[in-house]
Amino acid sequence: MATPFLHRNLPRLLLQAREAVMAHTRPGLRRHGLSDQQWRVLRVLGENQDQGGRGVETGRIAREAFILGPSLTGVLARMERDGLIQRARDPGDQRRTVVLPTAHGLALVQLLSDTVEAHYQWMEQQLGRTQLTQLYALLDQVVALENSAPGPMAQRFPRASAGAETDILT
Amino acid sequence: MATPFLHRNLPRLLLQAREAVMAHTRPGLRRHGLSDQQWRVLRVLGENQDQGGRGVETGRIAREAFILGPSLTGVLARMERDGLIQRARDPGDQRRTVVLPTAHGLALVQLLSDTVEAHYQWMEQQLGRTQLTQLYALLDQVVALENSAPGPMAQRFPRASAGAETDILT
DNA sequence: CGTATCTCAGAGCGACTGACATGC
DNA sequence: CGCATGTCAGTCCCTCTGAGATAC
Repeated sequence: MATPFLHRNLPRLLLQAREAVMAHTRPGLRRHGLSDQQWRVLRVLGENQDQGGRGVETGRIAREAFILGPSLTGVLARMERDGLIQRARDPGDQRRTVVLPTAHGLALVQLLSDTVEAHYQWMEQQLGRTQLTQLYALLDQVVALENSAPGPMAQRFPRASAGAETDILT
Repeated sequence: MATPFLHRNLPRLLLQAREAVMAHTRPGLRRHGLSDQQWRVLRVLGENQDQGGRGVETGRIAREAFILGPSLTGVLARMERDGLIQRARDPGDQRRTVVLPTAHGLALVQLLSDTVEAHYQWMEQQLGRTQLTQLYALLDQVVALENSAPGPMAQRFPRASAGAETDILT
């Protein structure tokens, strides 16, 4: 008789944790009219800002923001409509589209990133750096594990259900 | 000079981990025509099956499946249409609606739960029970932490963005 | 030519808000 | 009556499949 070991519905737990964290961020996003996806896109743009102003290709955004190609097209269209970004053709490879944040978009990332960072500081204080590091490591392991896995293993990308999920990422 | 400590975009990491795990389960769900949300509902019904056949109130389903009330109404409607569940009034409190799985629905949970369980076995083997336990504990801490928090802290429920998110839970 | 990159078209789901019925 | 529970109405965002368009 081994110790009984209960599995805990990991996806739900992960969702719950994510939602708990996002509960802090989301109101700020909404106050500025951002959807979760738009925020993810902005973050990617912020992270790759040091590109000499050449912008980020949509393919890369799709990968890093976890958004499917056709969905991203719509997201970017709305963001352009709202004055958050601009699209342009990549001079080097005309098939590619590159995205640049507007001044407004950039200011928004910066502002919200600061809030988020403060939240992380608080979490770090509460949980302890060690635990946080552990959590990061474990999550990385899960990702790596599943991404090099046997079973079903669908395509890398297709993600959620059919409709409107609330979204998933920061 | 303290050790430099990089924060890792926890929501994205959680999303990524969740998606990695779900990458195994999702194809099975879709093969049976289930959305993520429908699967979550079925799981809740499966977990609360030992209720003497009295069914589960929608409020409870909403809470445990992480679905907002009005969204749940739609989800349940589609599930009833597809012969997965049935709805009835709670005899004890006529305001409440209780949900019962059909034979088909029940069979589906059982079938898919087995697959999921097998997947967990595999994960447990790969990661080790200790690490898995640690992960559970850490996630619980994050949830507890955020749920008893300062800052923004929106209502407990409103979760995602506006539209179709892919969904979030198992 | 074959392939890669992005976009369009369109169906469907679901998140969310606010109002409304009904029963406690 | 005030409150709780669920549903309806309706908007919007997004996911995803399949089919182009354009450039390499």
